[in-house]
Amino acid sequence: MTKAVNLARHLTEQIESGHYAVGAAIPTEAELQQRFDVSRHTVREALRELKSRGLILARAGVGTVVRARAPATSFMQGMGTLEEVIQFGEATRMKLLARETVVADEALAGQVGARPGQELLRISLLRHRPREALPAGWVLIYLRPEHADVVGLIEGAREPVVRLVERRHGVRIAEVVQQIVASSLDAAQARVLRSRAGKPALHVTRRYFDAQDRLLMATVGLYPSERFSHNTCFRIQEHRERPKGTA
Amino acid sequence: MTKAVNLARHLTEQIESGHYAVGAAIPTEAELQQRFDVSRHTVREALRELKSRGLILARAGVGTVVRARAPATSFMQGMGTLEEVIQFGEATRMKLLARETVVADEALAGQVGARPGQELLRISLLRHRPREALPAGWVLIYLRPEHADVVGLIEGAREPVVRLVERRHGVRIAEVVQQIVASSLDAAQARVLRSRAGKPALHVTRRYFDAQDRLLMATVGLYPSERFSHNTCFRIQEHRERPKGTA
DNA sequence: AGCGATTTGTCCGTATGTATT
DNA sequence: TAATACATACGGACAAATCGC
Repeated sequence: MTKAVNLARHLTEQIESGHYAVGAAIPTEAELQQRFDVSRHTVREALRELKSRGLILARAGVGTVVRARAPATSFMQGMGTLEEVIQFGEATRMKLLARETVVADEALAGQVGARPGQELLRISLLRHRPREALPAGWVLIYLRPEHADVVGLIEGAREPVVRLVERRHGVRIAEVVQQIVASSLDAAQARVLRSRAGKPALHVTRRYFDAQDRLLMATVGLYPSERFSHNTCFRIQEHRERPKGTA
Repeated sequence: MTKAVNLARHLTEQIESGHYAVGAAIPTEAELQQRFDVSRHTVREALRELKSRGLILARAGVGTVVRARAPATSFMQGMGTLEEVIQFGEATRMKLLARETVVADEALAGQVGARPGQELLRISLLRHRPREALPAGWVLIYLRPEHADVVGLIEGAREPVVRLVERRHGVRIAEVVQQIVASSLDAAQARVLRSRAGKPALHVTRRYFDAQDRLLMATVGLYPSERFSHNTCFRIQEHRERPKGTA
């Protein structure tokens, strides 16, 4: 058992037992270093493990807080890759309608999880399925300005925009939060989608975060009812026993 | 862009492009260190990223070989237990409207995944949130006749119906397939839900299967738009190395 | 079997940058 | 501005695993 693994296990137990409550701060790196008599490198190695499991959230200048108690029982697992579950079929062509820089006001910030005043690049595009005349949906994508260069890749791409951002900028999505509500198309939306005002539609909002819980991207999609259904398959994960520890 | 991220991206591209073939070795840490003029720490940081994606496999004394060219099938993991993700909110009261035995015709069989001619028990109920007058949604539940005795437990229960079936009959759900479409309420539905015809609503169909892929239960829910939103949180699972095999 | 060379794994110390208060 | 705390990066040292002689 390495020191880092040992420390990670210890902290995990403390979090699971509630000794460090959700929302509370855990000791600073310097303090853990002293308390367990290890190097800072080892502390960070342990914390990295907890971050990757989503148990803690570290912020420079603030500290490290507990984000979730370890899920104890049964997990669900999406059955496929991120694409399969989240996208509707891979083969949809993208048609770029507009791109513009926007500054998030209160409403937008709340909707996509940004800070008010944050500058974002908004891309408006239509999704088309092969051999279908009408667009399957209309999507607004909000990107960070430093990721603006993926826009040129979108129309020819055969993969989701989020993958383009990941690959091109070396970031990695750790978490996706999704909200689906029913709405009906207003006149402007119906015109873009070549549908009729009042038609029911799925309103899908997704926010993509990295391991440090920073917002990397957000999408707002509008899908008229007859052209789209949102399918998910969950599979209960077998509870897997960890090998007995050598205390 | 950090040096480690940069190096990781470079190596990823080389692997994806086939410059380093699957099974072939990539340069040693010492060589990468020299070639990119970075510290070994940085090299290992980059390699760790590739390991966590399952792209490479490092072994002491041997070297590091490419394991997969593909973007490792990143799985998603629901963040909570089955209840937390699938249910909306915690405490919703159930109010039983009707129960009847139906024989699945073609349409129903297709919708809920049963065989045509199969006999099913249909329960109709309204979901109410505490301290709200209007029902949050209307749900039809299709049960196998041999599970009929859970009906009496529903109204007082503090857990989902699927859990009641599991506990009372010793079965276990292994898979849930869910479909969400947007629709608008017709007159009859609006009357039941005390809403107005034409209002948009989420139409949620779920089918529950056991490990042998047998249909255990199906639900069809109708949720008026302002009363319900469907929220999901996915977390990407890190690639985890299996312990050395017991060949 | 033994030994040394190679390569990754673990661990330590230190310095500097960046975000937040 | 100053202090705090995490992020990134550099360096060195030794251990453990593997391979070839």
